[in-house]
Amino acid sequence: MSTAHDALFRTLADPTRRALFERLCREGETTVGALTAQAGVSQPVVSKHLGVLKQAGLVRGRHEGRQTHYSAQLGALAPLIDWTSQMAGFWESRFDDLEDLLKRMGQ
Amino acid sequence: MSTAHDALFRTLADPTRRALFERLCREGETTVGALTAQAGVSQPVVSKHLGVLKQAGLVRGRHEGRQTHYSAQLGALAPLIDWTSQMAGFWESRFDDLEDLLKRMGQ
DNA sequence: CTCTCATATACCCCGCTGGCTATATGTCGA
DNA sequence: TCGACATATAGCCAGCGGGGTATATGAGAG
Repeated sequence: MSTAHDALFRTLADPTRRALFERLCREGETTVGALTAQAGVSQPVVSKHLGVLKQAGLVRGRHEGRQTHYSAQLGALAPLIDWTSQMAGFWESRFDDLEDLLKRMGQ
Repeated sequence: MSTAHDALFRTLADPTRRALFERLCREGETTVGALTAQAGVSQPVVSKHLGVLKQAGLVRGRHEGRQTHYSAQLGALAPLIDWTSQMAGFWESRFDDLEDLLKRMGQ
């Protein structure tokens, strides 16, 4: 059911991982080494996080020689946007119901 | 400082908790008992999750007699929306940079 | 005042996951 | 072919957090 949302939220819940994704959004394609340099955690940890981001579809890896360039896949955020606007939608419709109710009460 | 985003993502990362929030968005004010009935977990667990949601500002509790009515606070999703559009914005601007580059190369 | 019901809190358990180090894999330069 | 470098994988450990049960708190009913 909420599998897609689940993966997204769970993946983005970790600060380190989200920071990596943010950097990739801001700076575009970046190597693991460059990411590691400012991540505040060890290189293997960065690789692991990138793996998780990749599995969630949030990130894409391109091999070039002995280094890997990662880039953000913004489209993967779509389910998150959908979910948010869906929640807002429920809210709105309930508000409309309330308006209807008040209207009917007032007449 | 992604503190606000952090709390939101972390809070919404758990499926059970997110389901509770979704129900509150769909159905409006609901009692703990009603929520527990369909949550698939015990009442204390529901209370705990509601506590977390409350701390994140996603939910509000209103005492009425011996029961508590919870309702979603949709405004709390704002940072999430901001974050998402910010990421999209970075993406866009990088795309613009690329366009600029291509333009300069082409002239 | 007491009993019951609705919710919250306390406490424990256990699995998941993020961090680490060590090492494997793979690529470039000499 | 060999060594250095870039990244990935393996294996381990500790802490966090979600689940449970037991119980406290508090409000209505009788």
